[in-house]
Amino acid sequence: MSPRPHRERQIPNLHERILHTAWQQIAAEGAAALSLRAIARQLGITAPAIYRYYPDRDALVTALIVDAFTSFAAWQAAALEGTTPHDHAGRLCALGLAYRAWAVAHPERYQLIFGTPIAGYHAPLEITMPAAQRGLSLLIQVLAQAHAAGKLRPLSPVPLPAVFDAEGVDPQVLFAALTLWCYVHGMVSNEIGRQYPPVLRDAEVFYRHALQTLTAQYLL
Amino acid sequence: MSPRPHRERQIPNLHERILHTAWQQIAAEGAAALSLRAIARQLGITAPAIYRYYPDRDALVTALIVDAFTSFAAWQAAALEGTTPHDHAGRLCALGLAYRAWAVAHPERYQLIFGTPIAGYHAPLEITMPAAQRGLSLLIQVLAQAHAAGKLRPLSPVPLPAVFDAEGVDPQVLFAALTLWCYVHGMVSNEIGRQYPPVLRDAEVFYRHALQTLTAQYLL
DNA sequence: TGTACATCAGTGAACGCGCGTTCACTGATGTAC
DNA sequence: TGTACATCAGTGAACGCGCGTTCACTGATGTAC
Repeated sequence: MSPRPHRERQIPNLHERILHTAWQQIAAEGAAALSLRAIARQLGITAPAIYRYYPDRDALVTALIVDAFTSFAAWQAAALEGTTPHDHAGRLCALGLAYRAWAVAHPERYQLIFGTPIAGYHAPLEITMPAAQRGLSLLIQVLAQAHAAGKLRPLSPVPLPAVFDAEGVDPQVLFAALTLWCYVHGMVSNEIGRQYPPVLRDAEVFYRHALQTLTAQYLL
Repeated sequence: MSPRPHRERQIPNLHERILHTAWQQIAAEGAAALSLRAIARQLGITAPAIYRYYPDRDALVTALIVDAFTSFAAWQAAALEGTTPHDHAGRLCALGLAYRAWAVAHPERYQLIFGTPIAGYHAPLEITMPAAQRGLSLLIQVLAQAHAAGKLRPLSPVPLPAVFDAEGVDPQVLFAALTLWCYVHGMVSNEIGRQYPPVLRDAEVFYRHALQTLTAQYLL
């Protein structure tokens, strides 16, 4: 008998290696093309082996989403570490730059959590929502501090309509946070998705300038 | 012999009905799930019949993209029709409102042309690019008119770096156009993709207020 | 130190499915005489 | 008006493929005596 390559004891770190390979595949082929068999193929194992670690495909996708949100929140938190509490403009800028830096470093992760949702997959909200909140909450926190210090510029000539279920947070702060987030999200998703027109030569320089302009508009 | 339902002469408007059904499917299942067989099933024909009209699946997707861009550009152009040439703020607002209105009316079209690209499909740029330019060019046009009339507010305290291959268009105008577009795109894609946090009660009112604020910031 | 045994991670075959695409065909329609 | 015929839109069977998932299995490892 020829020695059969019947590998039958634990492959080290397989749990993490499945996630890692999944990210590679999403980066290469897009989130919708994610396939257990393709992951197994690339790892040199058989597809059913994955079922030891994830009960089905959706569970893997959920794990990927949580993974991405965790990574994102960590970058956001790390961005504030080099700043001083009262440098509101510096903190806002740091969050904005970290947002883009994370997206550029992990475009596939960015697409998965902030892009068009995967067809046929519906994330369990009790897992997704808190993770998603964490990123936005840091932005709200920084703006709330600025507002408390009287440094948040009133943005609009017309009064803000009551669009928020604000619990303890000033509506002006929420409005500033949401608009900033939309703005930054728009720029980053255009860059990542290569939607910018060719007239724009340098997306990073453009982003930095826009962020600087915005910070000056929002903060005194 | 029982009368066989061998329908063998032209089904009226099949060309358009294929597109229409494709949009329905994309709306229901997402762009990545688009399938010729599913379209045929829904239309009550066989899958090979589609090949009379589109040489393959990619050709259908391309037709859908062109269809969406055409519809989008038409809405943008129509938005300017009710305005007067020198009401720059009104024209800017009209474009912004039309942008969202189109996206809300046709979220699947919006996702297809402005969202995450379909995995494995690469649009022929010579078809996609001009169509995409048309939407942005109206915005640039309106801002250029405002700039010529001296109504475009200088946006930033720091000078604008040279990030554009500007051919005849003022860089300040391009900067204003791109930032506005990113901002609007960020808000609309968050709304369409249901990414807004639950604290935001009314996305439309929020959008209108943000747009109004923005217009006041950009124009004198 | 040596042996019997339980564990359980990964295997390999199989399932049913829907997909894009091909091909020879059929028969209703329109035209030419 | 009637007949022969060419056209060609849509059919139905078939292809090969990759997918998620199931199942009984195997054999290296770790443990108990």
